Amino acid sequence: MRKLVDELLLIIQSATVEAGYDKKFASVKSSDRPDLCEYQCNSAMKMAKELKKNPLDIAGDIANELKKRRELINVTVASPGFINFDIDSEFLADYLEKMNSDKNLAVSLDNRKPTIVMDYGGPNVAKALHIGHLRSAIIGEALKRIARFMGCRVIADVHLGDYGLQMGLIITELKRVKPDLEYFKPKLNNKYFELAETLEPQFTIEELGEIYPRAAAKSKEDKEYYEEALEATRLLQEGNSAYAVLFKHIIRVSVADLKKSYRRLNVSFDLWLGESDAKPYINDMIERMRRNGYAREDNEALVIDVAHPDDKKEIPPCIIQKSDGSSLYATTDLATIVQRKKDFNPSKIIYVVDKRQELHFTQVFRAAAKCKLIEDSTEMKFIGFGTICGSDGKPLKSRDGGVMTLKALLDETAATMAEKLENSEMSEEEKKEAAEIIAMAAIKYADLSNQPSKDYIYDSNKFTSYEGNTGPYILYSLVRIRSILAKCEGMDSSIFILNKEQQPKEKKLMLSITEFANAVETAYSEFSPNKLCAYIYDVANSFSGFYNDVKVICEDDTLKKQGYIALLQLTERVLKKALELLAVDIPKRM
RNA sequence: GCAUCUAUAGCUCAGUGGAUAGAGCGGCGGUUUCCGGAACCGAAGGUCGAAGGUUCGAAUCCUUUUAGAUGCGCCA
Repeated sequence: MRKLVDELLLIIQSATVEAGYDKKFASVKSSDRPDLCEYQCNSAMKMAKELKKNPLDIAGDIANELKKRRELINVTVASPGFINFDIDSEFLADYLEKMNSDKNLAVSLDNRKPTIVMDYGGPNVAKALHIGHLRSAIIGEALKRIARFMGCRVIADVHLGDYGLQMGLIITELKRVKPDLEYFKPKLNNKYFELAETLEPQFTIEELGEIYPRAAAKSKEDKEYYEEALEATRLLQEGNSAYAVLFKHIIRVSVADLKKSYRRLNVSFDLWLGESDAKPYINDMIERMRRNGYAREDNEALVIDVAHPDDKKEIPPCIIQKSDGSSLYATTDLATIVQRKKDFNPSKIIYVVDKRQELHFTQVFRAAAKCKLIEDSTEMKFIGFGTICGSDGKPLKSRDGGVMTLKALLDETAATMAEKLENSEMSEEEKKEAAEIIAMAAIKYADLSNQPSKDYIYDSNKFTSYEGNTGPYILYSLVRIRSILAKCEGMDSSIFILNKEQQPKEKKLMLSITEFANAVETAYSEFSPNKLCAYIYDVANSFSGFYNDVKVICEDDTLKKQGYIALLQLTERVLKKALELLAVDIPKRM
């Protein structure tokens, strides 16, 4: 079914033609001046320029035609050429009834049904998730759900950071701390290797968590240590069997822990592949790059030139092989593209990554296109997100000044939320559960309501507030709607009525609801969950206004009451769907 | 040095060529015999970093400039 604005556009178009003008100019949008009208048409000004005619005359001509239409009321013309109008109540009620019976709530799906690989999450193995991983997870998950709702086939890949020097560092440090582990015995036989799947790893996630930061620090100061890590990295990449077992165990321990953390955020992946899974594709890929003359030697390293003559900024060549022959970040990213092409043949690959990596991805995308790893029609999309900052405007740190782990952040916010829960009817257990759900909503909503590319300031007090444009406020509105509906049990209704003595707030809520499709489609096409948040807030606000002016339960007129119930049921459905797209859970009570 | 991004109300942010630049918070004033007042309503508060330009019309496009953040071939 069509969106309401599209229905209106058809009307404007036919009126434009009736008035003797070209319909290509026709346009309509919800009003920028709600005090004057509900919808506006700005096309007369555009036409005036081309036709060299007074815009007021054109607007008048079109307005005269619009006045004949039963769907529109209060059609007026305003200087310098705006056409303003309201929408007829009966028409609006009919539209809502249609929307209510549409399973997609008037959203028109992307009929190309693209296959999309989404790369988000990006955690490193053996390292606790920290604040930097929050946005990738939240934004990526929202974009995935929105794309799926729009009819896309989306494959979400967590793309673990499990390759390169970091692995060598972990191995080196583990060997220093626990030299007696089986992995480091000189003659590890194949039998042990076969047992890798069945044997328990000989270390815990907590141990791993301590190891990496220490190793990273040591390697910077101690040249010998650094060399050792390089050697371990090389051995691992060459397929040393003992290290291969160790590697498997590191992955197993890490992934189990990561899944737990992501589950708390309602974030899930279809694939738990990592950089290392692209390894089998590397040699062949590089060989082809050499053979076809795409890559060249430079200071003993292998590079691909990706600069364009008309580049404003200098794009350095993409290095795909170090002078010592080992591969690096760009190599695995390119090989991963080969892998994804083979496995899914996607029409789009989307990366949700820290915006500071933009140059790297520009290089990778260009190299992929140049070396024909993908077809020209495959869209490579980089969605760079900004940094989460503390109140000082600098990247958020933990209280002691170290890296803020994700768990610490979630725990702190959940604790803040628990303190604010006032509902005394709830048991302690129920309170705790609700606080967790609301806290996650608070964090996600705050993050998603900002533009992805911008930095934002993390203010736990503000985010967990029930007032203003916050997750808790949205949830509160929804829980209240449900509370009313629960009290009207057995009175389900799908009759939308908007009679003459309608309340202005009632119509406002109806108009807000009709914008759902627009909000979802915009969030999808612009990769902007923040547009969906803005919409949710608008609906919640409209509901609060309605709630204040219109008493549903004590309404005596049965017909009226049914109209209210239908409206609230649809409001509930719209809000629930929108929150589901953002991966925000709803508490039973709060 | 070169490049990219950001700059909008006291604070946090919307607003990618249209009317009087909008919200929330904070501060000020109001609204409760009634569905959860954790709400609603109202007024105050801005030379859209600065200066030019394009346009009937600019926070939005172009040029210059100031400040901050970020990035710039063998880390991931």
